[in-house]
Amino acid sequence: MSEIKVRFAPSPTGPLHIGGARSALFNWLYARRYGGKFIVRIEDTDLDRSSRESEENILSALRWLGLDWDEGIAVGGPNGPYRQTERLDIYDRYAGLLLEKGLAYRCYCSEEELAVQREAQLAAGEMVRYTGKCRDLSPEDCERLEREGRKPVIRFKVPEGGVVTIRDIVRGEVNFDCDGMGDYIIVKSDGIPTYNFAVVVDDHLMGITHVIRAEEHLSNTPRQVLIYQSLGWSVPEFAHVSLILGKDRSKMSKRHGATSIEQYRELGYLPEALVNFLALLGWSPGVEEEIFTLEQLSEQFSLDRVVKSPAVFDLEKLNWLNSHYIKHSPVERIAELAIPFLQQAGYLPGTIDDRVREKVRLVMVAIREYLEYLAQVEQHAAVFFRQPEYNDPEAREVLAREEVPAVFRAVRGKLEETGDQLDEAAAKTLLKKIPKELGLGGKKVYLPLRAALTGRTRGPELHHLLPALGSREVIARLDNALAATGVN
RNA sequence: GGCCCCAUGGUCAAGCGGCCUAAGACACCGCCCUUUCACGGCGGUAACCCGGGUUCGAAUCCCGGUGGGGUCACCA
Repeated sequence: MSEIKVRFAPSPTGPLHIGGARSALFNWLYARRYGGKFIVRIEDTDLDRSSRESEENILSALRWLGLDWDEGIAVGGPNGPYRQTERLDIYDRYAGLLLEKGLAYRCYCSEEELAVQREAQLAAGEMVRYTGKCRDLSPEDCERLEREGRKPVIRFKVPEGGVVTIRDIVRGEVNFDCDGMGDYIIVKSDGIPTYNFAVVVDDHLMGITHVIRAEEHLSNTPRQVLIYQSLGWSVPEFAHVSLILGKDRSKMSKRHGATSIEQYRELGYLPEALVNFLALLGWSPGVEEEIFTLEQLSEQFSLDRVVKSPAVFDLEKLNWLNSHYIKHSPVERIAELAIPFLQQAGYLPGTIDDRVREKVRLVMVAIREYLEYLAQVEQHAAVFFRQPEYNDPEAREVLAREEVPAVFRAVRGKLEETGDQLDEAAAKTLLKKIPKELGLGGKKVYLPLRAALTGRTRGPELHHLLPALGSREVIARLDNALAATGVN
């Protein structure tokens, strides 16, 4: 069998959608798994809605996810150009061919006329489709209509009484009656091809062997197959993957919350978490393991383990995966990623030096286990950058205990000995010594200490808290806490 | 409404005729760890849409129903 070639062909009408990202991922994985090629092509034939900005956004989202492509937009290749609006002459050629062979014809019906007709069909309970009014127009008719100033579209002549059978890798055999289709438009009146036509020409010319895409395209597939056949081209393999649904089980849309890769990126989700999550939505590895890198996925992915039924997007599971990756990545990386969020929260200056970077690292050591996504640092890191308020009743109660001043004096003494060498190990030994030396239970030492440092009775480990705050700040907070609770 | 797809716990899903008194994960609950919370470990609650067939035997195959979804554009 010849080399596998797949593609992701987004239309640049908005940011990369979760569903689009999964399609891209599946294609990429399939190519990598079987040593094939992955192409990215831009389907921008909708002139009104397409934009270069969206195109850029989509490409950068793909790169961010780690999905690179062997051929296509921005990287070039032997089958370019890879933007459909730059291939108009190619579509013209094949539309002309179809016209010549009598497999397509010009239609002069106006959009208004068509709308009226559609209404009538709907009202009569009939199938909504083009009636074929212009099918047998004579050249003279055409000339007359053009003189009236009408701009024709080109319609594909759907064979009557035919059946198109699609062999879909995930769905099996699916049949469609041609009679339900109506002659569909392949070239719009402005000369731009429609999706159903351009996609076929491009997929064929680019040598695509497998079309892996979302299920919403399934009902378009017979129209495309008809075009392959009429042009004498071989039909690629199809694999229609079920849709990703929102919580209410309808197609994912903005009202379901964040739907673009960009949004998740901005909230501080890691690309590997998104990739891992998306891979598991609609595909199953068949083993109990759930954590996979892109690389591992590309070794295991196969279309025969793609699930047929639609999948509900489960944010809870994404959060779990993301928190997993936050906890298991090198903390330096997490700290680096957290910086913009900390800046946005107003905790950090615009420019970061090594001292700040180290502080952030210590903060992230302390709090990363609390995070589902990085934007949550705003609440969890506050204690490291803002003075505690000491208005929590529980904390106040703890700080008011009689042994507290003595405990703090002891801590202070130890800190002055330790000075700048307050790393995690030093903090641990220091913390261990205090109760012993004072002859107090741990609870009487640690709870007030925590309350003084954070203004609360719960939070990160003390041995993480101490290094992240630093000796000076710890001492200052000890004093502040006593002053604030009026015990001093 | 026509056409098409789908149907295992709340969610993702394993299962492809006997191994199922149905895996695993998320979420939830409980216990343990921890002189905090969380993390982590252990355990628990919870599912084969309904009705007919086929078969010695069906979550698995077939038919019907029901439910959900997609699609019916000069959008992709």
